[in-house]
Amino acid sequence: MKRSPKPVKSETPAKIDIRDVAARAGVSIATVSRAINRVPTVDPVLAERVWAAAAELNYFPNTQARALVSGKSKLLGLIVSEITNPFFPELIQEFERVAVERGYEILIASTNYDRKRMEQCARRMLERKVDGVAVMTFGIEDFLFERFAEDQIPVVFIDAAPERPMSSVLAVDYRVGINEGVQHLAGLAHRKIGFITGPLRLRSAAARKAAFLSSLKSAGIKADPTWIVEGEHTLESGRDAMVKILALRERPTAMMCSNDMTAIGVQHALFEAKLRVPEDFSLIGFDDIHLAEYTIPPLTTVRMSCKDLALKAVSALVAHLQLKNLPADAGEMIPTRLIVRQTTGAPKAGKKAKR
Amino acid sequence: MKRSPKPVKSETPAKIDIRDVAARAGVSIATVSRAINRVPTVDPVLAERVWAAAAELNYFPNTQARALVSGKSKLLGLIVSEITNPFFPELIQEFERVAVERGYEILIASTNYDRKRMEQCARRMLERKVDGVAVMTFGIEDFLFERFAEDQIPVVFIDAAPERPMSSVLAVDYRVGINEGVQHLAGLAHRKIGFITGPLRLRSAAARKAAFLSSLKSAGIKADPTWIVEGEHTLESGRDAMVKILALRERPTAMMCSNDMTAIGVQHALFEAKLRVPEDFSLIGFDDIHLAEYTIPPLTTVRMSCKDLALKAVSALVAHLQLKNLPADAGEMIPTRLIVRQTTGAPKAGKKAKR
DNA sequence: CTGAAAGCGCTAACAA
DNA sequence: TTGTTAGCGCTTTCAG
Repeated sequence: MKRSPKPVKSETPAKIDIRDVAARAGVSIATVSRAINRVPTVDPVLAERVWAAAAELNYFPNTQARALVSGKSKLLGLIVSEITNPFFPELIQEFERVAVERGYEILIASTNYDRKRMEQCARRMLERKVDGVAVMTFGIEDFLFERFAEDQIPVVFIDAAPERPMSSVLAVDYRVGINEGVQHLAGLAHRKIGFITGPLRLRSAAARKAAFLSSLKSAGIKADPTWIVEGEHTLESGRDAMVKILALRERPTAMMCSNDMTAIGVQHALFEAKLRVPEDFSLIGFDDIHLAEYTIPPLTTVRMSCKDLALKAVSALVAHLQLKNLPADAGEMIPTRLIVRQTTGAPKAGKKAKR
Repeated sequence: MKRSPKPVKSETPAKIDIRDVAARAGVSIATVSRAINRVPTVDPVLAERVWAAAAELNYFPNTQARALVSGKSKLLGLIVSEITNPFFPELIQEFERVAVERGYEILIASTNYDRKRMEQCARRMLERKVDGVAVMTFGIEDFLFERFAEDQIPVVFIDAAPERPMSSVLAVDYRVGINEGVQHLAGLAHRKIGFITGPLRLRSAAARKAAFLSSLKSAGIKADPTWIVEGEHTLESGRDAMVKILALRERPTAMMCSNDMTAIGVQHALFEAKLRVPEDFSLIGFDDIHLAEYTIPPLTTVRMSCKDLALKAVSALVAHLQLKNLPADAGEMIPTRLIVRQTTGAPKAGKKAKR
């Protein structure tokens, strides 16, 4: 039986490992491992000694080694579409909090709505052997995640997910909040309401648009297609879309937007066009990012709780990890609701007085 | 329906590993390893075979195993103070881009200005065995990073760093941009200029304040301490600070802020107080986040390039990693400069006409 | 230039 | 309960 040769003098900080702890505590490495991992069958006295030794040596386990043998990396992937959209940092913050709380580290990647990058993200997650992934891009390219299914890695999606084991969906109830928005506008006597969508290949963007259309219908307002324009969920696209709409012969009196960034872009366009909000024009966003309270004037918007989203995402993942088999989907829907602030008001009198 | 009755058989791709590739290519695992890692001494023919086999099997190396044996995790840590401050996502995005480009994955943690969390962050980084860390919190608690020095893990700080091997500093030249701001205001005939600082225990916040004070002096303007209030680099603190200032008997005619979020908070307070910008009040931010162009009115601010910051941070880290020893600090300073938009104008006439 | 073999630090059978 | 031992998948001497 061999012994590893005595390491060089005490010069080097000499990477403390499990053996050092074992030696100091006078037990075997197996016992150290068990004590560290809080296996209940360890003699409390020994456990105590191990803990003390570990503390004195300032020891902590090598994650890589642990991951290699156990097969669990204790890493959760989080894929977002665009980290510079403030909605996502809020989501990330919460996700991180919950994940760390449950003993996971998180690996973030952003796709920037780019197909190539999405592929790369999936790959990076696979390479790092994440234990689970939350795909918070609001829906694209599911097929990229086939490999995850093969590897039995749980994935949580938003809005809709491929039928596959180990994957679940967080369903957002866009209807309610968006309908409240339309009703609010209608109550203010708006009849000409436009909508700036997100990228329509994203399921969530399509869903928001659909919710808008159906709300309009149930309010008895007819949709004017020229007032519905596709944006990209960015400041720029919001501004550009609004500029286009302002150039129309007949303008709407109010707009709803697929997210808050778009709405802020719209506010900017309105500002440039010297139109006052809400006197000349009403505006409703979506997401209720923290900033929405601080725009000028403060933005009326539909709130979707990113805390909820983050919490449910992590929970779903961890659930899958623990009870290996099947919870199919993640319970009730994520609610949305209107938050009225100051970008909505009655439309300008300048026309036939509606009732 | 319970679990699928059919237990998967030979169908399963059964975790492809280096051995499978070796077998398929008809070489030893050592050769596979070398080929994959592009060791130049491999027979091109064999290398080709290995590559082909790897591709066919859709193989990629297990990062954990690789990390375990090689000692390099190919992970770079990134510690930021507050991910919900839009400055940081912009920084992160760039950091991620550059890091991935150079073959590193990134581990993000945010401290929320909290001492405890900072400690936890450092620990998480250590546990995950990052190859290097960028501490972009603009300066606190250096001592937490002693362990990194012991473990020979390079660390890059902003503004100032402890004298230690394997660590470097990214120095920001706050002076220039802030001075331009003060000059700009002075040129507009403002004499009563206030400043909302960041948390002063942060070096960068202190540095910005100092830069403001010295700029004021060189403009021949005397600083009024009641117009200088400490904030926390957040929307709320900006608003609150401004509310306090507006309650003063004698008000300033212009404010500079330690960051853009603060300035946006100030805009909000001004809006609530029915003061117009820039007619009644001038305002300058700091950072030039993307959003600054979209506030109403668009924010005049001092730009600090986060792309620069990110690029230099990664570069410094990678440099340390490659040439094991000592480049001490990271070259020239990060510049700052004034971006004039629409929140600055001449103060209300109610005064002696300057010049 | 290639292959056999020795671990990296840890967990998990299996013994004791 | 605790210790012994066999790997986890890979890189890296060290012979051939």
